[in-house]
Amino acid sequence: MEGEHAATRLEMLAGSSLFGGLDRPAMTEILAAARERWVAGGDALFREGEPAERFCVVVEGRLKLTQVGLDGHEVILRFVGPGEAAAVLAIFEGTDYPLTAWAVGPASVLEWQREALQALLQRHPALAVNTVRLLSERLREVQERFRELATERVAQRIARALLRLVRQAGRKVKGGVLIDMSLSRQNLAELTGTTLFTVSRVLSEWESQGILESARERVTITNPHALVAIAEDLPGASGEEKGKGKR
Amino acid sequence: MEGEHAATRLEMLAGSSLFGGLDRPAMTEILAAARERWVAGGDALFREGEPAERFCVVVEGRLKLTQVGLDGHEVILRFVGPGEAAAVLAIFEGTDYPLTAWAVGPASVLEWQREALQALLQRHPALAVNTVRLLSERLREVQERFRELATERVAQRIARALLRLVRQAGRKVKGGVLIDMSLSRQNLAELTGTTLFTVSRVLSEWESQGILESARERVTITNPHALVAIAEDLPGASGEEKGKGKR
DNA sequence: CACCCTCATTGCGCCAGCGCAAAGACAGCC
DNA sequence: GGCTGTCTTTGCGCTGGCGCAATGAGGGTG
Repeated sequence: MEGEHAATRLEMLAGSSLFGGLDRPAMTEILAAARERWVAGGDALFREGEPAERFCVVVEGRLKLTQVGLDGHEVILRFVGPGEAAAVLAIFEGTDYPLTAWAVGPASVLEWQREALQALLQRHPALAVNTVRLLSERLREVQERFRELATERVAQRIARALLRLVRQAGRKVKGGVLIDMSLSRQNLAELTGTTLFTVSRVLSEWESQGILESARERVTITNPHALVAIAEDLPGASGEEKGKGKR
Repeated sequence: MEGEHAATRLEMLAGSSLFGGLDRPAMTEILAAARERWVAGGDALFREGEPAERFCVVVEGRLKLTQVGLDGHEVILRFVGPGEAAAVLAIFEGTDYPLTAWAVGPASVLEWQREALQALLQRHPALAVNTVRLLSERLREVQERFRELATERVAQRIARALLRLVRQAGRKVKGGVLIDMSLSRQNLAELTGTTLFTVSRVLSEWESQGILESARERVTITNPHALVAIAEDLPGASGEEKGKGKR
């Protein structure tokens, strides 16, 4: 990792919220402690239950963070894109990864060993503060999703999930916004705590209402406004919900 | 806040995971920046949506952290007891509290203003690292509960909630472990994403099986082992579940 | 081009758990 | 002690969405 590559990596890190506000020398030092690693699509970077030894930041590609219950049912906690971090808790000794990180496609990540990261955190308070910020945001998001799962009905949750994905991986195309990643019905189900059947039914319905277009592992939102209306439970949606609140 | 009181507070803070590993002078400095505040039971320390300006640690009593959906349905994210922190994200400017903190009974908390806390974090890297640890643990727990909510059925979730509460507020009494706090069916429902009716039915069932004893806002576990069996979906539970997995 | 494999759709039946209502049980208070 | 308000229990009916099975639709590969 040197020359142009290193420069590119620096750019990337500088842009990520985790390293924002750090000066050049600090960044160079931090970067020097990292190791770059490629993973093939479908491979796991690390698995739930393994001792957590490495912390990582995505350079290219996308990770899928999942947890699986004892009955084998999987849940997607989050997708992680370039510049974002995973496995922050690898900083601490004696912990296991609480989730599995899959490479969705071929992906490249920067990895830090626990000890190195601990040292960096002590030496660069700004890095520590950024880490706290990152975790706060993650926490906020999961709590939010927890509330949704507990209080909202399926369609609403799917709408929200789609809107989040648009924010994370939306790409303007003619006729709407494409969620630019491989996204199966099963994935959406695991994100929203439902089944692929239900997701399929809901998407079909929305497609017939012109809210989105879906193909194999691909979703394009053509009417984001309607989707927001569903997510927020406003009376705007065309396929009007009559039975209002749940519970 | 001085004299014996201050000494007591120091003890308390020293014991809390957030301030562990800090030396005496640092602790004194940190403590000096705090302000103690009493809240009456049922009052809110801060509310969801307000600008987050203060960070706090519970000294006495217990807080209930809740979120409410647009339809008014409340969810309990967590109970916070002595030595534990709430509203870590108050460290950052421009954020709002993502949840409301209610005092369950009369409670006393130490509060830090944002600026003071930021300065402390910069000056005491160990404090920053502790904060990261705290957040990591919280994140892990919420993610875990998210998975439960998405994949497990009600009885299982209630069992887990009770076991967690035992860990947080369990007190050995003759005949079992009492969850030493005011805990209504409604509370349990809001913790597990169900309704008070369903909770009531489940508890009644368990009571008839001798797994626990329940009174008004009070639960005593008499057979923790059976509860664990239910939580882990082992075949041990007396009131055997026949329809196994969900989904 | 034909085959295969994975993903998606749709109909149908069913049940866990919600929602409401009505009644009962405590605890606190005057 | 009687009253009131909150918390709890339980019956009953209903339905959202699960679960399965069968079929269809692409995309990739040799």
